[in-house]
Amino acid sequence: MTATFIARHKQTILYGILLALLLFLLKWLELRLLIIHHSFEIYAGIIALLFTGVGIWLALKLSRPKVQTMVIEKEVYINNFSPFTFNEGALSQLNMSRRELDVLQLMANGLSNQEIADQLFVSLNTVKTHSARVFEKLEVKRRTQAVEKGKRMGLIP
Amino acid sequence: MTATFIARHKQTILYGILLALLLFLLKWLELRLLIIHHSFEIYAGIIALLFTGVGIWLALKLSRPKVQTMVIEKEVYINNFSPFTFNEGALSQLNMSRRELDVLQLMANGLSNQEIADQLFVSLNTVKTHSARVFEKLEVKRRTQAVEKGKRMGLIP
DNA sequence: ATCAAAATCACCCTAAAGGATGAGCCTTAT
DNA sequence: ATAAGGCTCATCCTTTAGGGTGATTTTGAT
Repeated sequence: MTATFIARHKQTILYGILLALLLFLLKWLELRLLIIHHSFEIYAGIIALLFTGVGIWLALKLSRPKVQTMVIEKEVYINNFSPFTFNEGALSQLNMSRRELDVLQLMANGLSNQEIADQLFVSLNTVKTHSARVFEKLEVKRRTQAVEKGKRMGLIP
Repeated sequence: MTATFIARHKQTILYGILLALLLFLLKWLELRLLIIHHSFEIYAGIIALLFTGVGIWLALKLSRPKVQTMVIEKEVYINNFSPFTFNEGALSQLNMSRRELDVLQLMANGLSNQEIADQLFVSLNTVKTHSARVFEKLEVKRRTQAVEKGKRMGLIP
């Protein structure tokens, strides 16, 4: 419990310690160099400036940047003349799992969900779940589109 | 409103509290060990706190929201070079009519029967009739199989 | 050891696809 | 003109596909 707290707020604690050190430094400077000849206002000003800076730095550090995604379409030409070269990149980019790919493959062979289920030794519902994920990931609505896109992308022969 | 603010600036607030605690610690040490003039340190601490806050406020108010543009390259797969040679023989041998071929073609593009109907300016029922004939002639049971076989036979690209 | 993803299955419901059959309307060849 | 084939549309019905949600178990990685 305590350990996890420390781990989670490690940065915050570090900041605190750093600040303490800064204060010590200030104290040291005060004693060593600028021996209290100067007026209180000057110290106050220095401290104010310093810690305003610290505050700004903190805010910039801690404020999380708004992430704005910009999608750029990049055309990739695929020669489907070849004896099918599997597109590893596309697969990992789409985050397609092994099983989903299996289902897509059998879909492309024209099997019904029930037939796919029988072939993979799973239930019809499972196949439906997989196919739904495939459609999501390929951003399509129907199995025919999934097959078409899958072939274009080199996921299936 | 207040809750979200707290949630959003949780770290900052935590830092503030920690800082205060550290200052108290400092003060305590000072009183215990090097009992010197208090007034200045207290003021310094207060000023430090205050202006740290000011700095944070300044940074948050004045700095434009950090926008981190994340460029995502979305690959669009395009099937370039496909030397599709139409198989006249197969078409006549199968006795496929013009309209049936149209339907098969649109099927292969992943359209639903309704979409095909809209595109060909005919009714849904008509498309169903055509597709049924296509299935008969290609000796298949499903549209996915029809598309697969149609492509293999060179009826569609 | 623990946490996240993947895989599995279920239930409910709607939409789409497919089968069977009949029928009216064109165009074309006989 | 008439028969034939193609195109169109309809109705009724069954099967399959797909969407949404939730739950459990396996597996993999840290």
